[in-house]
Amino acid sequence: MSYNHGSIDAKWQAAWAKAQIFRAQDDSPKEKYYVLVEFPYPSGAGLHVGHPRSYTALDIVARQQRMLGKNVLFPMGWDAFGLPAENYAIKTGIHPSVITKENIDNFRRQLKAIGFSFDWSREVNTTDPAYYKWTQWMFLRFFKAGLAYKSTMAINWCPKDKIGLANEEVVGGKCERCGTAVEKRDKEQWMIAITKYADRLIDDLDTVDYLPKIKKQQVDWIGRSEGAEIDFAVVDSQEKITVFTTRPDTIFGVTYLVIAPEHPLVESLTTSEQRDTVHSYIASVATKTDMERGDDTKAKTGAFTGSYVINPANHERVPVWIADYVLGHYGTGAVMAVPQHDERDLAFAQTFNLPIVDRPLISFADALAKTGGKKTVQYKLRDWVFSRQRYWGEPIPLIHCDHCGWVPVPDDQLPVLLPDVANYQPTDNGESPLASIDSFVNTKCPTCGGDAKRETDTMPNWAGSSWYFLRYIDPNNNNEFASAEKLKHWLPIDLYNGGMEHTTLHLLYSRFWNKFLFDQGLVPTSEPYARRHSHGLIMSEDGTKMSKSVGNVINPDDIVNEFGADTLRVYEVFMGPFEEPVPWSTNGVVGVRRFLDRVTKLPDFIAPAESPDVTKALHKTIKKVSEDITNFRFNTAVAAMMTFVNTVFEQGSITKPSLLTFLAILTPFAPHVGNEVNEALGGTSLMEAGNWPTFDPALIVDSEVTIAIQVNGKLRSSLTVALDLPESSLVTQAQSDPNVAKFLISPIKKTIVVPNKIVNFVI
RNA sequence: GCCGCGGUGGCGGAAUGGUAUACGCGACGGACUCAAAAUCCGUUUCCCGUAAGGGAUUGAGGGUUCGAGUCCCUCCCGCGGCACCA
Repeated sequence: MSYNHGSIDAKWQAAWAKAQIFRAQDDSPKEKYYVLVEFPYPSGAGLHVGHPRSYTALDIVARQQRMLGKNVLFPMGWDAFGLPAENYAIKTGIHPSVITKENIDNFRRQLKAIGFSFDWSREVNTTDPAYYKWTQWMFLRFFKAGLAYKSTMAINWCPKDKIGLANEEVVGGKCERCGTAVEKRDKEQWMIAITKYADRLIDDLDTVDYLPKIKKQQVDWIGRSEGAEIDFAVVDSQEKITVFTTRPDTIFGVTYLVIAPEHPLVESLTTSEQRDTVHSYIASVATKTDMERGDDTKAKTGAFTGSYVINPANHERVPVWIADYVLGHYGTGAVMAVPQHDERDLAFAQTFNLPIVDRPLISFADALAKTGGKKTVQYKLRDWVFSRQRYWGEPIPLIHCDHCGWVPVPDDQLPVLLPDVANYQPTDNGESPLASIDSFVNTKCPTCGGDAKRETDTMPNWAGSSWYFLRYIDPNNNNEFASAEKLKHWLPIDLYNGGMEHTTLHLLYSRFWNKFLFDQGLVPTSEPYARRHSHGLIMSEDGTKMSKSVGNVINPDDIVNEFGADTLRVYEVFMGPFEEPVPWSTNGVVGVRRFLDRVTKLPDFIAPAESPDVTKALHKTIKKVSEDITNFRFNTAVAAMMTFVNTVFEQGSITKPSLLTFLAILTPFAPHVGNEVNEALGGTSLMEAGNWPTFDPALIVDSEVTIAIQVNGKLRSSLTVALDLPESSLVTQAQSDPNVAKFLISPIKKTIVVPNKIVNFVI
């Protein structure tokens, strides 16, 4: 048979849709298996070849699990709020929902063309009011639990465009659109207290199966460190400065104190002589990012406040400086400097000629006792800034009343719909475009009925993606975000895959969100994901990042049209180790297509009997592919299948049952080809209805093994001998091998034998 | 800069501390063909050698071990993240 992908792809995709075989059953007696991929942001550029890497891998898992008899939930949806659609609207005036719908339709078409076994009946869309109603409802649970609060935070502000900018829109400290230097501007923002969950977010990692590097990165991001807060009294003042230190044992080596330029006491500590110096220093820091401030390769900067404090341990008088290497949002925004024990303090002391003293350490407890300090725990993790001054996001469902304060919109009035606006440009004063719609803003207080105003900030797109996996479980429920019974049936997610780049934000936010819902009694498990894997990025052929602006983006449509969906699928997982970034190679695609062409020729080799080598190879391949799928080593699984096909070509024959067995393990990778070859062999049912094959351990045992013979660890010869040959006869044979004997020039001190592997003579 | 991950043939990569370079690409040779493409068969880490064989080799340097791509230390380079891109 020949492989005409153009007709084959469409034919089997239609057959799957008709049979509805990928629908998850809520009431099946089969064991459940919930496999999840991160849902995409439907960008205008369409699907990128990076998307199908993860989708193919988990599609293989989902298809294998179905063949193993599981009731599989493998859903897909759209994380569709976000900046690009809004910026497009600002430019063109076209409503973001219009372009979003077009993009989603395009993404859906592209995904269907690759033959993924998603349950399309459960599609969710974060911008659908029936969906964001529940995002808003959940936000109100945070609010009512006291975890949502207002705080002043700095935003990026372009003074020319008069709008707030996302970090991504700030390039080298300048506004991406107009090039004007970006300023920091304080703004009242809604925050969510994720730090209250910091300990559990670390400790509960012990209960889940994540790749070790994912756990490590989350732990480091949360950055728990135990230390102490110690008060230093300010000389000639009622004020005191509280420092956080992980090294209270070094207290005798303190020669100065440093506070962050944002520290609330800066003004009161600055003496009149130092005022100009301090002010100009603070102005110079204002445009720097935390990254620039933390750069240890640059010279330290700072300014003396003119004030002194008393070291509570030895009552020495030490000066107070401000310096940007101390960050206002970490710890207490103040540190005690010990140049003797800290490299950054040392560098600062050397720069400003501050004393460096050599004093003995004392014990942690002893220090605390001497200073009246208290033990505390600090986290690098910061609370979640939940406000955006943007249009294309979920409205925050709160109302401000002068009498009652912030009042939640009653549940029965949700969702607070995004109103249409005439202009998507944020307002001059930094408010969201919603602030200019009087009919939206002006409302009545739900509590007292008086005049009140709606919150006009919207939520970050992390909101909708923090709980989408719950909605897939019961996507059309109008009364609850999902029924408790169904949640209990499907949770936790058995396997979740996404990009490494989502490890510290989305993955952490969604774990936190789920834990909160768990505490509220709304979901049955404290952790949403039982197992988490990550994939690496696909780079362009030259190893650089694919980007629309460079024009080196590969569109999966082109690969599907030219080589077929299965070629794309198999190449996506064959190209390299799943977790690592890999460059795209169109030559590599050709090789996969050749492999699939060879598969379609296998029926020509069908014979009543096959060589034992083919039988052995088949069982080894079943074992290898089964293990490799479990271990996310899809590249070597494909290599094993290639090796098997090569074996059949070499041996020239295969029985029909063996070929059908091979097709069963191939089908999750190449479902169109698997079904087509099966049909050519007279099969009348879908391959997806079959079972995952098992291997016979007796059939994969080799009767002979090749043993490496080494002298002093250097390979000198090799021997092919019977399996489990007794050590003594093996050593005798090895010693008499001429290529070995000539190197045994001095007496053998030691002989190391690794059974069925190696003999090493040490002389 | 800080945190995390990685570095193996001409290229993508494979390898429970035990024969480095599986599988694929490319290249070269052969078969088929009037010819080409496609396909099939073979060779292919590098150096010396007709061969047998020998030597070198997993970013650089050092260490542990009978034995190191794999473990440890120092350094170099690349990738991801750094909280308002998703």
